[in-house]
Amino acid sequence: MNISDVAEKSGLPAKTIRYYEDIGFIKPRRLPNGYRDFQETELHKLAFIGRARSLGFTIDDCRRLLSLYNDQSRASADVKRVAEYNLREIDAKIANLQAMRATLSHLIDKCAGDHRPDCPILETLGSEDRPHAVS
Amino acid sequence: MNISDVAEKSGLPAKTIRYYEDIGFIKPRRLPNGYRDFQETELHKLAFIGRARSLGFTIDDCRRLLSLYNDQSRASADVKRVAEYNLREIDAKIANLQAMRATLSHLIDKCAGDHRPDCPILETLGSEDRPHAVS
DNA sequence: CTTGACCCTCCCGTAACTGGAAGCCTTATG
DNA sequence: CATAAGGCTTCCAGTTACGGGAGGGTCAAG
Repeated sequence: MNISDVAEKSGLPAKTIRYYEDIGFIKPRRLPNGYRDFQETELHKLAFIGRARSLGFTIDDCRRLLSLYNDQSRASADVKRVAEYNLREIDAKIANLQAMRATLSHLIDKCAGDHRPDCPILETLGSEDRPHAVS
Repeated sequence: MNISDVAEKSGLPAKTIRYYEDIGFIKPRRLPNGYRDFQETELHKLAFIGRARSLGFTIDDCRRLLSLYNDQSRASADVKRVAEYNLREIDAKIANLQAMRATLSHLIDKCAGDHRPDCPILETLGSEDRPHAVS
């Protein structure tokens, strides 16, 4: 399989696939002309990584998940731990964004949004005390 | 004012202040010994940027906001537009994270999390169809 | 005079790619 | 057979918004 076939089947851009080779996720064979020659297992791995990335796992998470995936003796608890850690990270990000959102929408509500120059948004940003502390 | 004073008063690390000079936000005077010598207006600007950053505005947003802040003729609607754009961005990020969260917590619920090797999380990641498309 | 706390610049590294340049290789068409 | 289009290769640079650290000058106190 050429790289463009794998790109299409895995849903990852060719550039990304080459990058994943660079960082050691896959080691495709080479044809005499230098082209990469992918096998099914590599396609499978790439699709796996793509799905995990779309769920917010980092590249390092993927590395861990892949090694767990390949380890027949691992317990499901190991995988669950990684996933739960990821869930907590996601929750923290959501909470942070919601705090930002609250402050910002409050400011927007107070702003007339007309042709006049006075604007509570800039006044708040310019004032001495921070609007809301966002950790 | 030395950089450490400004760092303390603005809440920004000295490194960040130097960086903000690099990208042209401020141009502090220099003392004969080469030290930066900050004035009140620069401290004010830095604090402004710090507050805007903590609300999720990008550096480019800050550039726009600062020029609006300094523009006596601008209408509050101009500022509101930038803020509203930012709010929509935040909403999109939240929606995205919540979609991830839903899929992931669903997978975690289905996982026994014990010593057995079979794990629905990995099975889903390894299967042909993506768990949930996350744009 | 020495010590320790500041300050300076410069360069590298981050995460996870993306874009582009320069140059082979392959395939299709005239 | 020549050529043009497109695919493949490598490598380099840029993205965001800084943070770490090296190497070296400066300042204030004891």
